[in-house]
Amino acid sequence: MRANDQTEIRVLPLFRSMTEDAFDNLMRGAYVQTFPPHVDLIVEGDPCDFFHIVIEGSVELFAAWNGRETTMATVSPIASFILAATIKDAPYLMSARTIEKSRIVLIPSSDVRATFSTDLAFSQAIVDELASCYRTVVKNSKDLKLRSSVERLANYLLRQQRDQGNRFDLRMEKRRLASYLGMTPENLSRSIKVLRAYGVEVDGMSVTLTHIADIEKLAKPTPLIDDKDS
Amino acid sequence: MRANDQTEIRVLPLFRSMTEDAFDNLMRGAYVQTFPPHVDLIVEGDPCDFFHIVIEGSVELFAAWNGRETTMATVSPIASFILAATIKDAPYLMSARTIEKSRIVLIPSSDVRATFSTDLAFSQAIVDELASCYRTVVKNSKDLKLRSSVERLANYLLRQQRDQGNRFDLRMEKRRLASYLGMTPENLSRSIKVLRAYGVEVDGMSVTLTHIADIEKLAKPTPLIDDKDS
DNA sequence: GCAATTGCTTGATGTTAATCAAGACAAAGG
DNA sequence: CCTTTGTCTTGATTAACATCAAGCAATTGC
Repeated sequence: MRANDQTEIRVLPLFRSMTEDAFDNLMRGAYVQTFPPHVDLIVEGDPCDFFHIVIEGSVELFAAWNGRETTMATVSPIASFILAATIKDAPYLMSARTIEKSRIVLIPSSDVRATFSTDLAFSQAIVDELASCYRTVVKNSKDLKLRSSVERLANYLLRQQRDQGNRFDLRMEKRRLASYLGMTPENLSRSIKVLRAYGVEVDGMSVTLTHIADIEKLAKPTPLIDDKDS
Repeated sequence: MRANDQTEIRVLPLFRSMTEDAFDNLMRGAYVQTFPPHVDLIVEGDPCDFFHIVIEGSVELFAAWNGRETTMATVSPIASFILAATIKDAPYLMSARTIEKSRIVLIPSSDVRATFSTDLAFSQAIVDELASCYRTVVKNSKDLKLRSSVERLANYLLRQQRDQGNRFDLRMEKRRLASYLGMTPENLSRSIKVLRAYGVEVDGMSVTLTHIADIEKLAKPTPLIDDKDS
């Protein structure tokens, strides 16, 4: 693992408050690997051997059952995934695959657990991270259960607009977005068409929102579902 | 707060590994209250003032948006709720109301945060609890996104069967169960009727599963969605 | 005892979303 | 270059689910 990679992930809230010693020690067993696009990193049900951090590229978390598959989240640099499985030493609940060429840090799960059982600062950082993850998934559930597919799309676009401005790129393929939003690709296409009347212009991956007020009237965004933290 | 109540909640994994001193200290600011049925305990969006523990009765966690409402979970003794909001000092994401007459322990959130910032054992217990909560919600999302409403009901019944035996009581009203499972009461009625062909007999709140193998063939339960821990 | 209420069920109907099928388009590879 | 492949879109159809309306116990309150 290059020193460069270490300084990159050092800034993560998870690691920021650790002592230099504890961090170095944790990094001793870690290594970095670059994966091509569309490579399976982990499979749901497998025992959790490594804690993962994406430092380049992007990773899709997905789940499957009975021949069906759904996208649960996409992870972009710099962020970690499957912390909960690592902590509990439990099987992965989700599978992960690279979307594009990705650089991933792998830390043996047992090292993470060992560190967290002695280091108060690290343990507190983990609490904070897990609490955030939990709240994100709860918001996601509310989105799914309380909103129609067009409403979910409208709110998704508004969230992107808030983070990236009135003109932005969908950061994933439409089929993946559809799955993430809990609908079929065909339905996403039609939902986009519905939103044209609300000033949504989509050209390939590029989206422009021309009448924010209109789409907000439809989407009715709320911090309790759509804000990152709160 | 009665000494009796303290010994009751002391057995919670959250508190079990704390020192006597730390626990007593945390309990100093806590108090117990008994609420009648159908009383609102917390409202989503409100600042998180208290960490809650149910020691008698039961509590419904629900969320609302745009005039719609959905049941997110029910909490039965002895268990806590809204730990994540407490830790993050963030607004509640869910509302809570008593289902029946309930005895609830209220611990000031600031006390919980103060304790967790100095006590390694407590902080680790919180990590474990949050990781479990997170995995529960992820399983819930998978259930919602990957299964039809009949499949969700079938798996719900199998989970109850696993915990309570072949003959068991629905522990909540059907309207609440319907909402929890992400469907309307009418649809739950019809789903139950569909499952009659698979050996599901429902009489009021009492359920009997006469052909487990049949319903399992339909429900296809998996530990990665349906097990409590794993 | 008898309204009045509440929760559940059923049927009819409407809406939403999934599926099936086909074609347009673009990127990738020989 | 042309085929191949995959994605996206569109239309037609079907399936799943929600809504509306009515009726039926069972309970509650007077």
